[in-house]
Formats: sequence, C-alpha cells, structure tokens
Amino acid sequence: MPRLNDQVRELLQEYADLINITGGDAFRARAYEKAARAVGGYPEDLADLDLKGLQQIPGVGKSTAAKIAEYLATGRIPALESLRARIPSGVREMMAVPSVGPKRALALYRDLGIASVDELAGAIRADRLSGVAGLGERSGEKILHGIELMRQSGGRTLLDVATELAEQLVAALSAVPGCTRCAYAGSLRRMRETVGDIDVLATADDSAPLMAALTELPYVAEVIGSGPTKTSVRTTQGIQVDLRVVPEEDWGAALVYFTGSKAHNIKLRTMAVRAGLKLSEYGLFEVDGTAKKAAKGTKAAKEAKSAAGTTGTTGAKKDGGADARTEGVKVVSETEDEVYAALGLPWIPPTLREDRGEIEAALNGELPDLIEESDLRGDLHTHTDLTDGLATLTEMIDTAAARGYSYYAVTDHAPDLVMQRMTAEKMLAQREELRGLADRHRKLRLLHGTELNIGPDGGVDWPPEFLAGFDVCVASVHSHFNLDRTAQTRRLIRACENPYVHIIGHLTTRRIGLRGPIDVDLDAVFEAAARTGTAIEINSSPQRLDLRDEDILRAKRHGVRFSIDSDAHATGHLAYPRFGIGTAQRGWLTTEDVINAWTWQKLKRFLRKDALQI
DNA sequence: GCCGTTTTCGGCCCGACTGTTTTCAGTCG
Repeated sequence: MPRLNDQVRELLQEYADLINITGGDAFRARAYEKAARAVGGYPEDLADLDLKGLQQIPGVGKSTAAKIAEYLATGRIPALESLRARIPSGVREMMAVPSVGPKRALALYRDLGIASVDELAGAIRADRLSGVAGLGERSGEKILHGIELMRQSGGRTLLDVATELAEQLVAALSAVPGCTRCAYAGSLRRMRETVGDIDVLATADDSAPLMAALTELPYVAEVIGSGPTKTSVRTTQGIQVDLRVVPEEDWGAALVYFTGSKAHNIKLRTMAVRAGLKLSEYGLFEVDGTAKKAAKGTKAAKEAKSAAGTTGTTGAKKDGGADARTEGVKVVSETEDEVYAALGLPWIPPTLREDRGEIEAALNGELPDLIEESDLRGDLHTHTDLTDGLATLTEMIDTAAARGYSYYAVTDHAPDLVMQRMTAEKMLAQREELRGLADRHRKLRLLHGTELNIGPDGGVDWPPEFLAGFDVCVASVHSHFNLDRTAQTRRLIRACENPYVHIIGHLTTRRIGLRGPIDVDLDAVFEAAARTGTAIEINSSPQRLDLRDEDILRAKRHGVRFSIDSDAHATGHLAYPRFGIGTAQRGWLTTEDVINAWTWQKLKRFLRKDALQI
C-alpha cells in the first residue's frame, strides 16, 4: 500500500484529469493538480492532520481539504466517484500516451468509442483514426510510437515504487512467526532502473504461515499461484510478487540464485561445473569424481576445492539424501560469502552482477570499492518554491541538514525556462536570504546556485558577469529535444566549454517509459566534459536516472567526474540519491569519481573551473 | 478551487512546437 499522502495525491490527480477530460473549468483542474503535488510532497503524514491542518498545506483550501478529510474518514470521495462513472478508466489511461491529452482522449472515446490504450493502438493500425478528431497520419504514427515506448518499459515498475513495496513486504513477512530471514532479491536488489516483478526470499522450517501471510496482505488483489516453496500474487497496483521460502541452511545459494542476473548466474554455474561442482538455488554440490578430474588444473577448480575443503562438512551431514535437486554432497549454501568463496571469488555486490566483467575483476582482485549512500557529502541540484519546488528555502535546508550533509546547493531554474518566471532580482533576493541562513546549521555549508537552460546553440541564461556570482551552476536541456545529432552534440559540448557551467544536468533528458533520450554523440560530450572539468550529473529522480548505468561506464572510461544529485522539488525528494547511488554502483563508480562525495576543500577546487580558465 | 504588501474578485506559469488547420487547437515543459 503506498503512503497515504501518495494515495491522496493520486486521487486528486485523477480528479483533476477527469475534470479536464469532461471539459470542466481548466483552472479548477489546475488547482487540484497543484494540490495533488503539494500533498504528495508534504512532509507530514495526512493521517495526523485535521481539517484545519490540511488547509495549511499550500494549494489546499476548504473544498480540497474537505475531500481529503472525507477520504480519510470513509475511504471514498463521492465527487470523484461520480466523475469515474462517466468516463471509463481506460480513457484516462490514454492520457499517459505522449501526445494524447485530455481533449484527444475524450474525442477518441466520444467519436470512436476507444476506451483503452490497446484499443487506441488497434484503431491506428486499422487506420480508423485518419481525419477524426483532428488527427492525421503523422499523429497516428506519433501516438503509436508513444505506445511502443510505454510498452518497452511496459509492465515494468519504477525503482522507487518497487522499493517501497518490497520494504513493506519484507517487514510484514519478517514479522511472521517462524520466519528466520527475509529479504528482497531479483533485479530490485541489483537496483535496475525498472523491475518486472518483485522477488522476496525467506527462510523458515514451515513455509505455510509465510505463504498465508502473503496472500492475506490487504494490498494483494489476486493470488496467481501458491505452493509449498513458491507463491505468486498481484498487488492492487498491478505488480507481481513472487515469494520463495527455503530452509535456512540454503539461504546463501538461494539468494545468489534469485538475485541474478541470469547472465551472472550462468557464468557462476559454468565456473562451478569446471570445478566439478554444481550450483543451484539449493546449494553448491560436489557432483562426482569424474567431473572433478576433468576440471583439474583450472584456477577456479583449485580454489573452489580448497575452499570447499574448509566448509564442506556441516552441510554434507544434512543432505546425504537422494533428492535429485540436491544430489551429491553439499559444499556450502548458508551465506552468499560462502558460495562465492567456494568458487574462488570474493563476495560480489548485487549491483555489479550483470556479467559486465565483474567475475573477471573479482578473480583478479580488481573489484571497485563502490560508492555508497553514506559517502555523499552534499546535494548539488535542488529546487525551492521560488520556482517549481514545493518547499521553502528553509524547509529544504533543514531537511538537508538532517541528512547529515556538509554542503548543500540550492539551484532554482533560470529565466529562459519562461514558465518559471525567474528574474535576476528574485535570484539575488534568494541569495541574500540564503546567506542570511548561513549560521542556521553549524555543520552545513550553503551554496547558492542555479539550473541554467542550455539553448539550442549551447548558450545559457544570463551574461558571464551574473553567472560569476553563483557558487555552482548546473546546466540542463529543457527544450529542443528534436535537434539532429550534430546540433545536439554541438550544443552540449559548448555548454561543457562554458567556464561557468560546473555540472551538466540530466544529460539525455529521458523520462523512463515516457520519453526517449535525445539523439547525441555521448562519447563526444564525455570527451568534452573530461577535457573541461565539467561534471556529468547522475540525476537520482526515479523517473529519470539519467545518466543510465551503461552510459556511466562509458563516461568513466573518458575520465568524466560525476555529481549524484536529487533534483529535489520537495523535501521528500532529498532521499532520492539512494537510487542515484544504485545507478552509480551499476556504473562501477567509486568515491573518487563523484564530486559530491569529496570534501568541501576538494570540491571547491573543482568548482574553480572558471578561475582556472579565464 | 485557491489566493492576496498590486486583488475578498479576478486573476491563475506562458511560450514553443506540431500537425493540422487556412487561422488554430492541443500538448508539453
């Protein structure tokens, strides 16, 4: 079950969408949208607020507060339900398709009876759209492409949503009597940017109470299958959860197996076979004498055998039986450390387990010392309510201080993003205010920055003399996503060459499942970033995670430095870097690669890019 | 529906882009 604030945000957003679709007052719809965002980003739990407290939330007035209170009391909002009765849910879902908004969704439903994304795709393929609702052939192609983009990530869940659900599941299952261990595994443990389902692993002598507990959770909508070792369910959010229960002595092998990746496991199993062993989710086993002979002489075999000799006795006693799954003598199974050690390997962090060279690196003792969330000393890209953030300057700063940072940059939008209505005066007033807060938190150094807009020609807002007044400048692409590759590359290189630009924000501008990356020669941009001492951001927002892991690996080879930032627009978003850290780990980054893991003294030298070049 | 050191009424982020239109509607950031 999502956090109550998030539930209410979703309901208010739905209400706003339905007002838009039904042609209601656009300003009224916008008011609900604004309230939805404010509620989602509000630090206090709605359940703790009364009617008066609810109205303290910016953008929430009498009417919205009453609806929220009604929902808290009864679990229903009648006004929303009456709108739902008029518009099928699929019509609203069509609005998620790029280039389909409320007007088109309604027209498609009203004129053609199309009431779902699937039906929309079918209608375009059958050429039923042309000429209707002001949509021509090009629009059809565009919409179809958008649907395909959605489906690529389709059915996949964003990292933050999956993490929250998985943590709730683990907490609930861990509390079941008889459960001795419980953790989530799969692609979520590897921190892939999206996950297809959630794998939860638990140990217990008797699996039945755990299976029952899972199927009885309030947010489980459907039981797909249930047996003694595995139960699969679907949540009310439509996410599939697989629970597997194994004996406690098999924890390690099972965790390796269910964490994956598939390619990583295949490689481990191949190593095991060469060493005369067999690796499965039930453990690492000695197969027979002939296999061992065949493997004799290989490095892995020798190490595996010697490691096996030290740990092999305990497991063997228990598993002498003739079960085909556990045929042979069990060598190890209890911890991941043991399983890797038995194969002659150090433990490999889950975020590296993609068969991208981690096993070879492990064999050579060259695994990177990965950066961790606790290594971050600050956040260099955040917003306040001066532009499109939800929280005030002091609220953001107080939350940052509570995270234990030693420095923190406020980087509100610059004027070329016209809708933000920024001016030099407003920016200077904010700087004044920020400087006045310098002593508010003894250990937190406050930096005044901005997020500049990289224009189509690579220029940014404001002249050099004004830019020189900022402590830190992030520069990002917010428009002209469709420039050709040459122009796109040129503009980003020019931004890197700007002596006042320290960090390139969300470089590819992708939004997972919604918008693909811009067409750009990344290697050329990485080369320019490394040459000019410009950091590339790892934007930690779960909708972006930009750069993505594979591009981080490429950038690192060019000698690029990175900044792992939240791009927070609310106090709650300041926790996003955990996802950026996961992505950075998947890109093999260490603290040396990440400028905001550095001490202030070292970061300060990096930010002197302009002084060094002018 | 929300909000107020320009407003308790009358505004509300505003401009660009796209495809379709023959003068603009819809979508997006």
